[in-house]
Amino acid sequence: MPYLAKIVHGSQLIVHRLSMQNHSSKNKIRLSDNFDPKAIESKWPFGKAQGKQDYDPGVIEPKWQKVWEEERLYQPDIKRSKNPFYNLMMFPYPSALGLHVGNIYAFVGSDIHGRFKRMQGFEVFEPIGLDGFGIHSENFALKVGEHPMDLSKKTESAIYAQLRAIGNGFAWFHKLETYISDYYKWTQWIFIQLFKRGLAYRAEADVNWCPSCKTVLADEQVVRKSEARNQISEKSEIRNPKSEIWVCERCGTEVQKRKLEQWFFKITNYTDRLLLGLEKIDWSEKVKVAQRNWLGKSEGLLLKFESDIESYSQVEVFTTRPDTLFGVTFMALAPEHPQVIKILDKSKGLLRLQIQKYVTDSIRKPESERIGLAEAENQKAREVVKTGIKTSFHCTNPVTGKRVPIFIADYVLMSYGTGAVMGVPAHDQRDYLFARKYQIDIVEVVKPAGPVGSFPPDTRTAHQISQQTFTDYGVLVNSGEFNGLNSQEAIKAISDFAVKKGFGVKKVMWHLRDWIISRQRYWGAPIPMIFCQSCEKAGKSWFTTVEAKKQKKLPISSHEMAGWPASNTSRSDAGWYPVPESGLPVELPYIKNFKPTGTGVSPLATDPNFVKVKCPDCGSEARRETDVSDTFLDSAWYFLRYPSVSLPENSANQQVSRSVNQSISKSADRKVSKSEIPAYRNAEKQIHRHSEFSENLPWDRQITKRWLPVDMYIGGAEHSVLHILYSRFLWKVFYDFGYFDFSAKNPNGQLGGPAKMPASGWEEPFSKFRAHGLLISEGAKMSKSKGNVVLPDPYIEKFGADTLRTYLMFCGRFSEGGDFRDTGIEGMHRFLKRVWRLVMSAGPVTTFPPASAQSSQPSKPSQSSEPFDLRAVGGPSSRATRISSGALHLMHKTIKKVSEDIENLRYNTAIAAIMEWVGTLEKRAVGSSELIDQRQGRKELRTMNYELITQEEVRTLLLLLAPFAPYMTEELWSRLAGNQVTGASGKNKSGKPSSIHNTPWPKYDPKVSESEKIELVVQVNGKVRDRIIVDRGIEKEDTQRLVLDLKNTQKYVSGKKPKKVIFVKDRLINIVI
RNA sequence: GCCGAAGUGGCGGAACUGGCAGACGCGUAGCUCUCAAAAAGCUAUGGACCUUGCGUCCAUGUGGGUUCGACUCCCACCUUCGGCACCA
Repeated sequence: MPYLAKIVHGSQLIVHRLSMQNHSSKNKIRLSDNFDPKAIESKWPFGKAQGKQDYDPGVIEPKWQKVWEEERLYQPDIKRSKNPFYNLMMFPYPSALGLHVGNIYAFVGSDIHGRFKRMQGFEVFEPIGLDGFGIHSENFALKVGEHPMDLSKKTESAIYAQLRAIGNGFAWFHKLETYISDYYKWTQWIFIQLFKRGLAYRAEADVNWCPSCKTVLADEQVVRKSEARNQISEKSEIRNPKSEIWVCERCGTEVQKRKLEQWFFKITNYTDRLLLGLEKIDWSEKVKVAQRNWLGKSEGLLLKFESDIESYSQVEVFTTRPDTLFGVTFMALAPEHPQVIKILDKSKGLLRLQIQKYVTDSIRKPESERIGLAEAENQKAREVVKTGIKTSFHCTNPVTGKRVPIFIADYVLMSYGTGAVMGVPAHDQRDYLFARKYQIDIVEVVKPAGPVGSFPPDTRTAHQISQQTFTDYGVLVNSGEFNGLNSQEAIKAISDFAVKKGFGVKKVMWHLRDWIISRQRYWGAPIPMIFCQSCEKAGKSWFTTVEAKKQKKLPISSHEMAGWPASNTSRSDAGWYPVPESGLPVELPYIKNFKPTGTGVSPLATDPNFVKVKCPDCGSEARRETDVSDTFLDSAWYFLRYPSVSLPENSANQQVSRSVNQSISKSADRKVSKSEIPAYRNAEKQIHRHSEFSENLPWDRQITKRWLPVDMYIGGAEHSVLHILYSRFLWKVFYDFGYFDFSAKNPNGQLGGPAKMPASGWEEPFSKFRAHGLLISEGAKMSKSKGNVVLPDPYIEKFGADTLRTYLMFCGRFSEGGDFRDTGIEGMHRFLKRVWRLVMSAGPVTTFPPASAQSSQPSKPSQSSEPFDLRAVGGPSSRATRISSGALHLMHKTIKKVSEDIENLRYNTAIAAIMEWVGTLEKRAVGSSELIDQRQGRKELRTMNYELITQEEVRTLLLLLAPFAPYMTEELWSRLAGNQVTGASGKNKSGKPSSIHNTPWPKYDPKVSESEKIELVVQVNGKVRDRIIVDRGIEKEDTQRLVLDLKNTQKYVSGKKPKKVIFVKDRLINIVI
């Protein structure tokens, strides 16, 4: 028996029984605020069969979670996928017991894109894992007073439970945690491969040292004092952000530098390729810029200045401004400069003592003091004071032949360039300040360009003028034969001259330094190296072994000057051996007192069982390296591992994996018990067997070829330099080592099926990267100290994950972030409830022509605007299946908008478009319903006239909404389909159950998505005076004729002849008088 | 200091390649339903003005400019947020 169930707004609900028999008042629900779904259920034709009618995320979300996991809905066929799409989101690092909404925001944004791609027919691989090793997690453990190994189990289950609840389409079988030895075994393996090829080396370097905590700090643990200061005092008279003092994140003590032996990765061998690669990839522009800056390529000239320190000795300097060479009036050496020792040797008496004192003092000084911020002469012009000491030696300016004094000055950094600077006080701010202090000559050699007298339009800022330095390019003066050239020409000419005369070489300098890999901490992957003292004495190392001699030599590009002068890092390989690969993993021992030792040595050194080992070469007593590797190494290759984490082949009689077990027990609250997730059994055991690939690699070549490079990588902009740069570096290393099978020759990958051919080529791991914005809370960045960290759990509890997801995406443009507010999320919940009601009412009924609808009297015009008049839409019989052209247009327009917006990660406007469309659908559903007065002023709603929502519209609506609200749309979809999605029957082409989430994304017809009629703007002299509705595509002449008749337009034109008429097709006409 | 992004109602934010500023949502006000409240719905909502209209004027950080027309492009400045920084 056909029923018409019709929802009007909110709880004002009417059920019509379409059959004329039994048409009694019983079947009408009186319009009442006391809407009780239970009371209505008996009258609801679908209610009994399919459960409760109102939207209850607390029930449907756990239900679908379970179904999706059982059905492996989000598990692509990793080995045979024909149309792979690798949708990657940066995995989280646990630094709290759970994730906050800011993290959730990022994951949801990535998931929506993945779901969209899946519906577009791609087999989407969306893996998840935990970056659980490292400083953040260790600090969290220190803070809560638990051992990181124990704590990691808790955070793991908590985070996985959250990530499950949020409704993302993760391929859970591929999850990985960096602190599980099955993973870090390979992290160690990677270290060894780099060592064997000379890309990992040991050298002395400066590290951050906190004298209060007595520990070495990683760079990330060192923060600017200004950050700490904000909390101390709100008085912001200290407005100069330049007064940067670096302090310990935890105790606020100023950090010092200490020299310690460290392990390095020779990333500087790859500077050129890292820079060039940026050209090809589709990344957020700001991330590319950040990487370029970090690489910091600068081209210049390496110059030799003759010096009288010793006979025939020279001082090398690097400059990007050879055009200022004639203005050199002094030479400044860093206190650590190798020649300083000779200067000391040759100096005498008091001067010698003074130099010695200066050098030792400045080397010992903490960074900030060395940078030396002085009190301002006036409040605004604070400046850095330069200190230095004059020596008795001189250099000769190679072009002027003048002798200039050599200074030792600590504003010169040993870590950049050659550790020596040619002083050009007239054209360098620092040199100027130094020269002024030590009464050094200032010789101007560059003048601002432009005709004399036509100034001020020179490019100097007021500040520069007041400091009497001109640092921009200009025209040369006082420069001999080069006078009159502009700076660009002079740079070239003087460089050529220097090269020709033999005192200069063109050089490229980089900002990028080698990557310090070692950390003197506990919670990380032990560096798999062994040191043997007797081998060291014998001058032996792995490089003297037979194995080493067989090692293929890598074509290593030479970057001798790559920002890393050898003088600062003397490599010391002697005595070092990698742990034999059969000995991997080097398990991280459980050390009770894992706190940083304060001696600059990792806590691992306190475990003799760990340290003591036999030398793999000579067999004598040796010791293990006790440093652990930087977390960035763990995360630099995880995306390569994901696809190759194997699937369990069968799920029977195995133990449930530890971590899955935990997350399930956590999620038991949400009505999913572990017995209900057979698919998760055995995950860990299988992972353990994982990739004993025929060849000893952390990944399967064929799988890797199929899935990589990553198609879409989404993550925070804060990782846009280090993490992504390191990943790119390692990728290139693996590529060079021959660990991939990508090949231009064999793009179709006969061995492993279709390899993807990314536009960016094979040498980049992430074809596309987009940085998401920052979600703030109540107008401020979420931080524990501000106490405005928002957790997702209460919101999921209250409104469901769908509401939270959709709301988060509605907060603002995904790339820009947004502001999370409580009141906003309620609005989104309202919206989803409206959709629910609309679909529940409109959906099932549309297959039945509403026989009674036409029998109602024609309506009076309703007070609400009615966009589509029923009378214009053909006969009643056509209503159920046919859609009016206006409605069709709106649908296609919405599909177009939503499709384009999701593609471009503009989720906020996609949601807005859906909302708009839902609004019009609702109005149509209401039609000209009106309230009819009955006795005693009681009112009853009777539906008089309306246009039904077609099945196609309902389908489309659900499909468009599916990426945002996956649970709700799945539930409604299954109800509409009248079958359980999980039914064995319903499998789609890819063999997945016919869930809404692998139903094809709706298509739009570009013609239909444009309306036939458009509103054209009528302007007179550029001001809007009228609007007119015309046919799309109307021509200028016709428009003009129409427009001149308009009343308001006439008022302004008033018969005058237009000077000019501007016509923009389908947009506006502008009459200029 | 350098690099990057941004500045729009009471609030979050829309606005394509220069073409209707304020979509969508929140909030607020009035109304409907109710004994009442909640929920839900309807209407209005940048400011000013009057002659209340298919009305006019002013409005997108500030000041200029280009243009028939500027949130959008150009110049200068102010502010905020990210990143880098004695990088020679």
